[in-house]
Amino acid sequence: MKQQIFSITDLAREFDVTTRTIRFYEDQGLIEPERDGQRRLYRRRDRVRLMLILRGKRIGLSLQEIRELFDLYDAARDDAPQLQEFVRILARKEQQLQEQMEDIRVVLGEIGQLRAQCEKTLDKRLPDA
Amino acid sequence: MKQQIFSITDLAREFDVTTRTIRFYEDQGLIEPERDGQRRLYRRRDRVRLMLILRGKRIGLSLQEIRELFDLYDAARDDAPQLQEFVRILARKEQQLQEQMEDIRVVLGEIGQLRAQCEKTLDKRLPDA
DNA sequence: CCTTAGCTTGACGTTAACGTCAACGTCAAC
DNA sequence: GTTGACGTTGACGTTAACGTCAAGCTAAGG
Repeated sequence: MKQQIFSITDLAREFDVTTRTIRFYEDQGLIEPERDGQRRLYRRRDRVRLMLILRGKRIGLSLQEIRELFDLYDAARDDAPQLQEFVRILARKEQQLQEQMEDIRVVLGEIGQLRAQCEKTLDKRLPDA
Repeated sequence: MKQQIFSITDLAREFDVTTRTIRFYEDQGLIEPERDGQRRLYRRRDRVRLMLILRGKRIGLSLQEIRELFDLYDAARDDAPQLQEFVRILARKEQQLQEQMEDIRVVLGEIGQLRAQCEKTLDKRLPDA
């Protein structure tokens, strides 16, 4: 078994965020670590949550959107209407992400062209290379 | 030939942003429309710029990053060192975008799984559907 | 002439996502 | 006992990207 309990600085170091950030996520209701007195204790579940938060941010979700997804995912376990709502939200987000990927694909294409152009220009100017 | 000149509200409507937003981009040095007296006149070139800005935003660039790219692209025309810097920046951005696409791919996979799971649950509960 | 539509500048407000700082608790080591 | 590492809670500051007035210009229509 891997390590089960982490301190706040453990997680901060591992994911390269500040402790302030992690506490802020807690204020926003995104993580709820246990306590030993005052001190926060993070388990694997909390660590996974943090990973999900950070990945969510990387794909352009706001903290509020991330929390809504967490909430829905929790609530959806035993409530059919909630489940259907969840599915709808997922479909919408999937659509957005597809569009986002298309944008990225386009930009990558342009970057490729620009690079080729740049390198051609550089070759002309430095024919000795 | 298509229309050559646009008012600020033309562009605002077409791209679904406010005029305030467009003026803000001008303050930030991202667009420089001509003037007829006070009034701003936008040409096709400005329209393209606005498109690029909005697409940049969609892939997660800040306005500052977008301006840097514009500036570099302009400056790179006749300065070899600038060109090389430009190529480096493009390479870095390309790397980031690849990672971002990978994140999105992962999330899309998870969304698919969640949906399947949700629908399975719904089927069990509503076997008449 | 007056109004209305559309545009202008400027100033201040707002939200998200933290950073920064102060003041304090706590536990092991010296 | 005090020092230092680590942690805590507030409270206030900051940046980006606009929103929201306020106050005024200007050309066209009635």
